[in-house]
Amino acid sequence: MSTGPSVKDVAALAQVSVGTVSNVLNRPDQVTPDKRKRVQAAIAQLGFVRNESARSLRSGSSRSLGMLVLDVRNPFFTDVALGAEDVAEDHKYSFILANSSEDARREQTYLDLFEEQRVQGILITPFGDVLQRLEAMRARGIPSVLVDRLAGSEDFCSVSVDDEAGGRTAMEHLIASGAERPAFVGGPFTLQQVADRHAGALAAAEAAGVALQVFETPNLKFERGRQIGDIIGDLRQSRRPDAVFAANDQLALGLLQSFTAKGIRVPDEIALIGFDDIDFASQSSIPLSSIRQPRQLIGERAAQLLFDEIENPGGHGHQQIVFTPELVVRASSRQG
Amino acid sequence: MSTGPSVKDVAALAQVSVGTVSNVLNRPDQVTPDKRKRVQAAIAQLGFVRNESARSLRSGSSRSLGMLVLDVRNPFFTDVALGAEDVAEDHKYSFILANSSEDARREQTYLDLFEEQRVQGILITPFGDVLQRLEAMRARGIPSVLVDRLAGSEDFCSVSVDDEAGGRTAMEHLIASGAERPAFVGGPFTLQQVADRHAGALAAAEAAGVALQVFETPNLKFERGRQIGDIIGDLRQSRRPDAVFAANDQLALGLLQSFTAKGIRVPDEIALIGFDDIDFASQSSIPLSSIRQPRQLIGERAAQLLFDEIENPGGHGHQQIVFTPELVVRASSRQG
DNA sequence: TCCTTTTTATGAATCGATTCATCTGTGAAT
DNA sequence: ATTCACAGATGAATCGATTCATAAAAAGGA
Repeated sequence: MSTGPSVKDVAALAQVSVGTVSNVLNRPDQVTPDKRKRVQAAIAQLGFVRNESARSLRSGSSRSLGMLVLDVRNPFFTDVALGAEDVAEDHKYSFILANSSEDARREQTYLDLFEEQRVQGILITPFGDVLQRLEAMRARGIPSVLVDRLAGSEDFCSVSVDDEAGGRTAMEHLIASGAERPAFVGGPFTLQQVADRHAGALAAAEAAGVALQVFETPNLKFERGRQIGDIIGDLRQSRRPDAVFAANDQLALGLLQSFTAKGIRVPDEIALIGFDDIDFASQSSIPLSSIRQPRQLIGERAAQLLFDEIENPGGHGHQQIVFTPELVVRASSRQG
Repeated sequence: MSTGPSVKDVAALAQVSVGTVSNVLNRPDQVTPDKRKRVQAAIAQLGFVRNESARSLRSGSSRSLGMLVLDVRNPFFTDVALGAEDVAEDHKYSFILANSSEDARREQTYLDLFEEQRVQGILITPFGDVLQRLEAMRARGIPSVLVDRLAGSEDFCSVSVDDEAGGRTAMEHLIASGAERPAFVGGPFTLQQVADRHAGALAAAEAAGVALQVFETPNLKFERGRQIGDIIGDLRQSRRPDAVFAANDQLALGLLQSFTAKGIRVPDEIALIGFDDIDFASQSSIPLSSIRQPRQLIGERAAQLLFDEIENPGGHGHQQIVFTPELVVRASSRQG
C-alpha cells in the first residue's frame, strides 16, 4: 500500500542530494563514478521506480506517442502499428496503441486520453470529423500525422496510398477479366479511404461503359462481409453481380466465406478482389486478389514524420507521402 | 508552445476557487448549479484539458490498465485484448496495449513503463521469467493477471485453457486419422503454453506407441512456420512426418503456405492441425483444423478478475480459470 | 602559491490538480 | 433571538522528480 520509495529516500540512503539522484537518472555521465555507483546501489536496494507522473509534470514532456487505429483486429493496422512502434522504440519513446473500432465516440475518448496524458504526438487513422480538433491540439503542442489517409490540406503530414488509383486498378482488372455487372462493397462513405476507392472504381466502370452496383456497409469488418455476402448470394441470378471489389480484405474474406458456404463458385460465378493484401489474403480458401499497400513502411514513415515535427517544430514542413498501391492477382479473380 | 490553461486560469475566469474547479471536475453534484455552469463555461472557453500527470501524482491513482501480449500480429491476442478492453471501458479505465514480440528485453521495458506510469493493474501473457517481478509489483500495489497461461502457484489469478488437454486432443486426432510419424512444431519450450501443448501431444503419442518428432522454433510467428515448412518439405519421404501439430495457427498457416508452394498435398501427404482457431484458420487455402480457445471470453474474464483485485485488494482470493479447448476438424486433417 | 576555469554537487522552487481543514451562509429548532 | 447543523466554498499544503542558480571542489595556468 505504501507509495514506494522516492528520490528523497534514495538520496538519503546514498548520502547525496536529490539533485544528484536526478542526475544519475537523467545525465549519468555528469556524476562521479563513486557517487553514481552509490546511487545505483541505493536504487536497486530500495526497488525505486521513478514516478512518471511527477517527471512529466515537472519537465512538461512525456516521451510517449499515441496511435489510434480504426480496428486492431485488422492485421493491416497491426502491421502499420508495428512499423511505427519500431521507430518509436529507436527514439526511446513508449508507444500507446488504441482502437477506435470505427466509433466516433471512442475516437474522441481516446483523443481526450492522449491529451490528458500529454503524449508528444499522435498517429491517427481518423474515423469521425476530427481534423479541426487535431489542428487545435497541434496549436497546443501536440502534433499529429494522418495514417493511411491523405491530408486534404497542407496542414498535416500524411502517409497514405493512392486509394483512387487502387480502386481504379482493381475495377479495371475485374472488367478486363470479363466482369459485366461489377459491384463495390464497403462503407461508410464518410471514410475517405472508402470514398476514394469507390471513386476510382466508379471511374473505371464508367470508362468501360458498365454500371457499378454499390452495397454500402456501416464498417469494414469481417462479420459485415459475411452478411453482405448472404445478401448478394440470395439475389436472383440476373441481378447478382458477377464481380465484387471489397473496400478491404477483411470484408472480402467475409464475403468469400459466405459465398463458399452458399456454394457460389469464386471466381467463376463471382470474381472477388480486396484491398490491403494482408498476410492472410494469400492463405484464404481461394487465395484472394488484392491491392497491396506497404504496411510496415507506412507506419515507419508516419512515425518518422511525426518525430521530425516533434523534434523540430519550427522548421518542419508538412509532407504528404503517397505510395502507389500494387495489384496482386490471385485465384479469386483469375480468369477461368 | 504555451503549457495551456490550468485550473487556476479556469478558477480566475469563473471567479471561483481552484477547489471548486476541482470539485466540478470530480464531484459535480457537490457544486451549486450556478457555479458549476460558470466553471464549465470557463473550461470550454479556455479549452482547458486536465493534466493527467498532475492528477495522478496527487491522487496516487491512474485509472489505466496495461496489457502486454506476446505478439500483436497474432489475431488470437488482439481478440483477447478486445475482450479485455471492453471490460476496461465499462469501468471507465483506459487501456494500454503493448507488444513484447516474444522478446524478454522488450517485456521488461514495457513492465518498467507500466510501473512508471503507475497503471492500476496488468494483464500479461508472460514470455520471460517475470513472475517474481510481478509478485514484487503486486506488493507495491500493482496487481496482475496471467492471460492464456495457468498460474503455477496460488499467487496469481489466471485465465487459460488446458493446453495439455488441447495438445493431447490434437495428437489423438492426428493418430486416429492414421498418422504414423507425427511431429510437433513450436517453441521456445520455455513458454509454458508450448511446453504443455507438447507434453499433451507426447502423452498421446506414447499411449499410442508411436514416436513424436519435434521441431523446435524460436518463436511462434508465421515466417518461422514457412521456414520449418521448407525444412520438413525437403526431408526425404521416409523421414518426413506424415502429420504435424503446430503450437499455434500462425505457425500452422506458415507451414501450410510452404507445403502448398512445394506441392505437398495436405492432408494426404502431411496432415496438419494448429491451435487457437483464429478467424483466418477457417479461411485458409486448405481450411485448418485447430484447437479452439474462447478468445474474447478469456480477455473479459481476465479483466474482471483484475478489477476484482484492484477494487478489493484485501478480500480478493486468487482464482485460476481454466477453459477446456475444443477440437475443430477441417480439411487440413480430414481423413482422405 | 594564487588565481582562473571547469567539473560536480546542492537544495529550494517549481510543475498543476487534488485534498482537507477551515470558514461562510442558510435554514431549522429551541 | 439564539443556537445548531450542514451544504458549499475556500485556499494553503501536498504529491515526487526536475530544474537551475549557486556553492564547492578539482584541475590547469602562470
